[in-house]
Amino acid sequence: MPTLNESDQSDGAALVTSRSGKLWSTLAEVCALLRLPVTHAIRADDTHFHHMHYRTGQRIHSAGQPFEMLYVVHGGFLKSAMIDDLGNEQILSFPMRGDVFGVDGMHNRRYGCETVAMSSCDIILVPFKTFTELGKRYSELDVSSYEVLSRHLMAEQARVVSLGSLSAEARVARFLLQLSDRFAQLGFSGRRFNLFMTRAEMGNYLGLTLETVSRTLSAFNELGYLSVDMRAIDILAPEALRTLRRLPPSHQRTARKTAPTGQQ
Amino acid sequence: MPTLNESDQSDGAALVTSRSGKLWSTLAEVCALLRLPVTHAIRADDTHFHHMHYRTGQRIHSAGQPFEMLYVVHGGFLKSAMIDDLGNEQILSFPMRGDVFGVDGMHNRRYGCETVAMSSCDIILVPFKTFTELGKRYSELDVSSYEVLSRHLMAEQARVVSLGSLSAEARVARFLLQLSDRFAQLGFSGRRFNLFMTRAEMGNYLGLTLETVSRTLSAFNELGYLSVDMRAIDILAPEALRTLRRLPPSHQRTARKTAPTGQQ
DNA sequence: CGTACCTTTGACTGTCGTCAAGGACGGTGG
DNA sequence: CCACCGTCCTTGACGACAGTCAAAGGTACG
Repeated sequence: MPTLNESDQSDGAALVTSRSGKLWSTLAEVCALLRLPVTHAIRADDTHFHHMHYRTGQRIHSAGQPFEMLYVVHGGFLKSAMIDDLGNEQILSFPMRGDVFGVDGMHNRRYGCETVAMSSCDIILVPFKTFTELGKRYSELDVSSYEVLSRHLMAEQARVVSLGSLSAEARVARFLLQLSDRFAQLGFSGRRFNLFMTRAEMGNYLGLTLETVSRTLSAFNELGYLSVDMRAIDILAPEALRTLRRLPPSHQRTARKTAPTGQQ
Repeated sequence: MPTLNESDQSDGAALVTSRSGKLWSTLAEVCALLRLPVTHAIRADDTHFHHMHYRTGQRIHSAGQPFEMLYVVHGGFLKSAMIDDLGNEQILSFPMRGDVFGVDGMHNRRYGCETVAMSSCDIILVPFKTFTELGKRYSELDVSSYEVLSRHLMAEQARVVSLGSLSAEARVARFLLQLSDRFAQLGFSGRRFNLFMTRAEMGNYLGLTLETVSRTLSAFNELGYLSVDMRAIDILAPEALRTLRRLPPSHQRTARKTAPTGQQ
């Protein structure tokens, strides 16, 4: 598999979905991937987890389908989306290496959303049963697995804040910075990277239209905050992006007594 | 404590924070409150949980504070909010009877948001340590506690969908219906109830301004969908509210191949 | 080489935020 | 009891940000 499709990271994301592709991962490997502490006991554990390989466009699970697995991304890029009753898609997250997805199925034993591969993907399967059993066997793991869920929750909260109170420009800026951080964490360049989603998908994720996203990117380009050529992004002024003024500052008003606004 | 403040539910919410107020709850009681299955073993458990009483305006926990407890609402109404670096408040949820809050602290052992009582509140304290230990002792509980988290997650996802793709009118309508359902679940009237938050707080929660909320409510009143007099709501046409047209239908466009839109 | 999709850009429109004024309610103190 | 105040709610007029509609060029792929 010499070439990846367009969602290939220029730097070397290719190694993530390397040619041979592992078939099994140990518990310790999975923990490391999830940035969880790996104790001796865990390192000694002989549980193995199966890998699955998906290609662009393939669906890993759909909404409503019985919940049996958690999924850990070993490589590749995906999108999780809810499809409402009218068939409208709302993208919830773009899982990538080190992320877990399928979590929302725990509640009523059915997945609440669907997840689709946006590039070649290497996914580790974690049967929910195994997951809970391991939590019981290794107490340190138990707490950790709550953390994984909690992490998800924090991410959603951040989304809510973003959607609820930021201008279109600020949302796009933040999104790019998040991607940048994420890529940097994974060992890629946080400065230069390729978007693996379309403008429409970005807009959908951010609660904007594709036109607004496109215009905003053009504006950033114009201002010299970044350079953009189709999917290729080069972040030039991260600070400028980070400090982009928030929403036309209405929402401040609810915060009165509790938090004296230090700023103008 | 004969009278509750304005957030009192006309029907009889008073009993929720009854005069004496319990001091301790058993594990079985807490599980029941959380709508988790109660097994024999759990019923036999002798762990007891302490209650705390808060009055309007008191803060239960703040952001950044070390995480030690989970909180279960036994009675009363609260709000959880994130305060960003500029002192802007973003309301994340309005916890009420049967809800858990403080969950977002698991991740990095610090609460990510603050929670304030909006009425007299009766809160059950669940030390996180106890929580995880119980999960280990009763395997059925372990799964259940994941469910509690997962439930949270679903709620956040629904919020995201709402904020990302619904018009102001639809957001307000949905919000009212959610409240209605919630009250009905708790044994109050789902039709007639009192809002326990200001317009500003509603707006903040929904990503709108207080003026927009006010105007929207007036419009619904005008249309006969409901009657509103300050905090007092009477839902007259739930169906009309439920089927309010979604956002100026752009976002549909991302959904093409995957989900052929069956509607017009 | 043609088709399908993605992206950009422009012109226009509408929803919702902004600013402002006025009224209702509830608590407090004279 | 009434005046006074702060907070909350409503309504109007206005404007802007972002959505809508449309057209055209670019890129990928068969």
